[in-house]
Amino acid sequence: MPDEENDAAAPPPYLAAEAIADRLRDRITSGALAPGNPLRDAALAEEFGVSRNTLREAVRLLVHEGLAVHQLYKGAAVKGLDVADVHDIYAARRALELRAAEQSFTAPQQALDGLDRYVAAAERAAEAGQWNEAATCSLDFHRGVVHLIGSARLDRFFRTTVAQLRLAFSEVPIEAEFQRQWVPRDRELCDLLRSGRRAEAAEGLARYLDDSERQVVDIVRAVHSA
Amino acid sequence: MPDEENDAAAPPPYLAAEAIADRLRDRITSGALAPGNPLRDAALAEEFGVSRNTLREAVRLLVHEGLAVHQLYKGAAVKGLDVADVHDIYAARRALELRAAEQSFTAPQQALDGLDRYVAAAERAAEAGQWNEAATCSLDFHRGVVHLIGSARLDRFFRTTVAQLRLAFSEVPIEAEFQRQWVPRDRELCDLLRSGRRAEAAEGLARYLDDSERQVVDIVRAVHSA
DNA sequence: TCACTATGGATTGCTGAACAATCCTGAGGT
DNA sequence: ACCTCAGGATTGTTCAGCAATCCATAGTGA
Repeated sequence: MPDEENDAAAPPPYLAAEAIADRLRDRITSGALAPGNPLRDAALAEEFGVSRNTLREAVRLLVHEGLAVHQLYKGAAVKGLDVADVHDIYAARRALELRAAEQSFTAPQQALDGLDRYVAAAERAAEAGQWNEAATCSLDFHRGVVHLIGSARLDRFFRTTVAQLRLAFSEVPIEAEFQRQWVPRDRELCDLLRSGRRAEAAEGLARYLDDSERQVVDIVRAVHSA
Repeated sequence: MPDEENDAAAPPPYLAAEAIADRLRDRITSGALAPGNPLRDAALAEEFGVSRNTLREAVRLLVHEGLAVHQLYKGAAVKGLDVADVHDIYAARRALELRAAEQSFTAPQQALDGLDRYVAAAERAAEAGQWNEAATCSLDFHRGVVHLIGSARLDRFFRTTVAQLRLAFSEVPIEAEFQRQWVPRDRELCDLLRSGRRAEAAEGLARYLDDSERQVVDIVRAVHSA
């Protein structure tokens, strides 16, 4: 039984600050720490049972990932997206995902078929009514699309970027009808990519991103005016 | 005289760790700290006159930027590029720069004309024989191309990525003839973009990146076998 | 009542020393 | 030549503390 995985009390397979950052990231993406919520190091350090210094390093990691913002002498707080952020993120998504779709003919068929697994998982989660899980799988599918480009650096960038995008949803309850529409569109895009109709796939993806951006902008506006 | 700018002894306009990270980054990109060089915190902390803890935060920033690598209980060292890294970086460059060229028709003419300033600076530096400066201006031009996409997040990503690319050059002396060829090609690409011939620009850019990648791979192979 | 000040506490940024865990080197033994 | 195993060096982390800055609240003056 090599490489056990008791994530809780295991001695450090990696730095303590990264472990704390993981736990904080979970709290943020799950909505337990809402945008705007300050991250006070003394309190959090005691709560996690680490030194204030280690916790500060963890927070700095989250700032670097764009999940928190930092102000000198005012500390860090969970990042709240504004409309400009959403446009910025979708400009990046369009660049990467459309590029990936357009150059998808260079990817091996095996890689394209691998995308199906994410969409299938999203479909299963949607049928079971687990909308949060469905959203996760949907984003995994889009990560898979970007992965076709073949750059681990871009993969990491995209992962942190969509993590930021989820900040917009962490303050509003997930409405089933709000999420339901996306899974069949993912299915359609996936099938178009697998069958090599990349022009249609790119076009569908462009519409998908336009619609998605509109929805997120609406959410951010609603939160902002609340 | 508000807001004096004695960069040396000025009280922190921003975090001390970031200031130290800047100075370390300069040393790395200038080649004073060669790839593989370990970053021992005790020594560097004393040299920069900061505490070991602050220096560790600075090093962590560089690790996050990809300019250094970290191993548990073995500390950090300046990152050395291997061939896989170069392929990874150029996959990202192709995705972003080609995408930017293809969608350049959505950019205002003013933004396209702004690119000229970087190429002009590169030409001046090349004529003066300042090849390092010319390389910097050339990369500024390519950053400007990516900027057309309109995502600050992608801009930051691209900036750190090309900074990593410079690691490949920090171990070899810059040969004039090696660098001379790129400036006229930048000029050609810039003019194609400004005149709206984006298909030709994209094609030329693709060839440019292919040639550039080959050159960097050769350099990395030479360093690796040395 | 409405500004404006100031004062004390809370929080942050950073330091220096300490300690355990791990790595590395080299001497010694077989 | 190979193994072992001390000893030092380096790293990861903690703790206590201090200066700088923010924030809220109270007081002051008009």
